[in-house]
Amino acid sequence: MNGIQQIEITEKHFYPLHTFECGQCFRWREEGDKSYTGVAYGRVINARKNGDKLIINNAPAADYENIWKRYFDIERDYGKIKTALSFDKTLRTAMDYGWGIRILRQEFFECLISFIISANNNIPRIQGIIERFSQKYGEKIVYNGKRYHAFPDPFRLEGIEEGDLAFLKAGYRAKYIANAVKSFQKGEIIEEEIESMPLSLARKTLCGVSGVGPKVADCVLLFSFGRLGAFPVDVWVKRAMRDIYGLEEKKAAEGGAKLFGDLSGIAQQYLFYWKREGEA
DNA sequence: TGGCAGGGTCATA
DNA sequence: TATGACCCTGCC
Repeated sequence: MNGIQQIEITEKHFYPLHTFECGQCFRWREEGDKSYTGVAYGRVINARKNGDKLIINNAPAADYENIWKRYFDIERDYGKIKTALSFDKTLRTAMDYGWGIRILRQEFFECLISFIISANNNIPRIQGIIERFSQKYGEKIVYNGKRYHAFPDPFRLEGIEEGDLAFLKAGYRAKYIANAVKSFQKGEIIEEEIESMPLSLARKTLCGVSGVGPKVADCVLLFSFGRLGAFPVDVWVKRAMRDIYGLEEKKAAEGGAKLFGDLSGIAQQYLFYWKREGEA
């Protein structure tokens, strides 16, 4: 834990602020020097940008190969994606604004629980609930003299009931969390199965979990499974689709798929970030 | 200080 | 298919 192990890669289409604050993840914090420290896959790393170089601190080469390359979606060509999406004028503006967004490949369980918590909630509170959950049940990790906690492993949450989660102050979502944990433990939702399903079936399967509706399901499919065809429709995207494309609420999901096809998820993320940051 | 909105979902009708 | 209710907190 000396912080010396460091990976440097050249990647133009990445900027920590955009990637970590576009709303896809909840466990990255800015350090005051534009670098971000975050917890994922039971590890703590720091990511920063220096010119075209992405520098990942506390990452042995093996971790980079096994975890971070996939986590940061390094092998996907974002330049190509942007070109493919640049037929849309508004999206061009949104992409210029959030040029450094990458869609992270987050752990399935963490992603599912996090977005269950996100329902009808605000970001500071979502982050607080996730931190309390991790502090209580996740493994402790020390990095640069500071204490962090991994997101809990579902199989180490044996016998968790709704009543045990009152300390989270998650409100009515506590029962959804407890239920989702049980679904994992019982093998009712299996990552590898969802991975191999067509998008619509994967969506339907996830919606079978209590507390998971179409929006949360699409967030999980996009931010954990990397399904770029998933198009999470939340209040911001509804506003964007209404204001930019004149679509009524009910038509937002269909409209997104029609406009952006297999890339609608990533288009959504540029639009969401741009719209939510108030530039629209 | 009060009142409302907040990255939806579920239960009813 | 369309309305409310819903835990709790941040923010104005």
